[in-house]
Amino acid sequence: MAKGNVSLSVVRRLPRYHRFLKDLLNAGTVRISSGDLSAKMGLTASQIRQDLNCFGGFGQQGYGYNVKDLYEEISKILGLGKHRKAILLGAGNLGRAIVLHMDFSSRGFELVGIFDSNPELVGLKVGSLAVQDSAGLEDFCRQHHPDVAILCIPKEAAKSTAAVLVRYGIRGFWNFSHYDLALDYDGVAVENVHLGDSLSTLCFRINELEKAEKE
Amino acid sequence: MAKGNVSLSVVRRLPRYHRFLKDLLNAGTVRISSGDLSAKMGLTASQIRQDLNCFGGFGQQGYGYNVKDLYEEISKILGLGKHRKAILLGAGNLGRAIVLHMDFSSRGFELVGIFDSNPELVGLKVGSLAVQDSAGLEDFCRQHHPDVAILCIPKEAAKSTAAVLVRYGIRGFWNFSHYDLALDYDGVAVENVHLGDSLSTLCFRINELEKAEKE
DNA sequence: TAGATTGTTAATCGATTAACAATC
DNA sequence: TAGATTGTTAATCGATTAACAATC
Repeated sequence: MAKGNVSLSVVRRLPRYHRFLKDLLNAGTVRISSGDLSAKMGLTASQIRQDLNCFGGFGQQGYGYNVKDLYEEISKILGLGKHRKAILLGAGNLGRAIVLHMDFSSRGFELVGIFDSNPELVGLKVGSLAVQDSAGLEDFCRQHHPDVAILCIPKEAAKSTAAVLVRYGIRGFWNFSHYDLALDYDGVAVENVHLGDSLSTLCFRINELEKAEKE
Repeated sequence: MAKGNVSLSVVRRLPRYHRFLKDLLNAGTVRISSGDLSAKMGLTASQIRQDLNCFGGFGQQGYGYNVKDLYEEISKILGLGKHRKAILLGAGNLGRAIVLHMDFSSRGFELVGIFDSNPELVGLKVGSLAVQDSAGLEDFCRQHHPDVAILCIPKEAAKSTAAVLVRYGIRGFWNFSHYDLALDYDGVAVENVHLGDSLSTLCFRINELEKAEKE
């Protein structure tokens, strides 16, 4: 059913489809056509049909798509039902907020450990977990085999920490550090979230808009 | 010097160039060729030269680029020296972490106000600012004319809040809410940061890697 | 059946890469 | 000058859009 290699552009749209379908489902909508969905989402009907057909024919001619079925198909494609184990490294402001703010279980993960090397943070309760000393990281990984590490650590620590974690069997990184954790390892997935880059981009675009107005 | 409309793909790479150049600058590197930079960043030399030439000819044949000059040019292009006024809406875990974690001033902004409608949060000090009641938002905007609003509010509130803020003169949104704040307004820039989508994408990609290994 | 809408192929558009003459 | 490397044009690649036959 899952066809070969789907482009990253398509993959990045899947969670968005998922969100919109969830809303439709909550609103009690039973069926939707690619045309109606495209209007809601601000893209073309063609693109929606192309995207979905990377994974299978989920629609029905003359009818459209069943909202519930499509929602569940996309959940399955994304693998959100898996509850892989995740650990957080770095229990600073951002790290703690991510723990408290994110709904991991609906995104395919379960947070099983929080680590920090700062003795002042060790023992602190964040949500239902207490911060552990990073010294115990290796033992923890041997025992629990986490799949994913969330990096909320300083830039300087990111590269070496990631290397160590790969040796401990980590399969994916959700990287909030300012270090570009890319391509370095094979068979390991990386999502870099550069909040600073996003803010800089916003700055640029506001400047552009202002320039455009002055003309 | 700034040429017409630069594609969003190019714009999104600018902050990354900026980061790498800052590192080079800190390391004391004086000059760099597009070839060397491309190797460091994991892209092609062609792309770097194309990207930079959207804004001007910053290099010199036979020499390459002067790191300090290029760094400053990109700062200028992004407009990071402007210190536009930003306000935060929603002082929950994520909002507070963003205040404490982000270096606004090096990204072209200055945080001038924090608002929340929860009376329990009003008065709370977050960094150097105290959380204000959302009821005072309009007055505040009239007086201070903030340019940007950071939205860390629930999905349900996002749409209407954004509409109100546009009326108060907001020019850009840094949107962390689960609502897709797009295209609704003309002349307003929006950066949607969907952390949940990023996590879902990571989930998908780990599953893909695992499948690939089993073959 | 007639109307609607998909799945899919073909056409277009844009972004990336390659090539090379210009030039420091 | 000879070597290096840019700026820029042309070629390629991939992603998006359009079109339409298949079919519910």
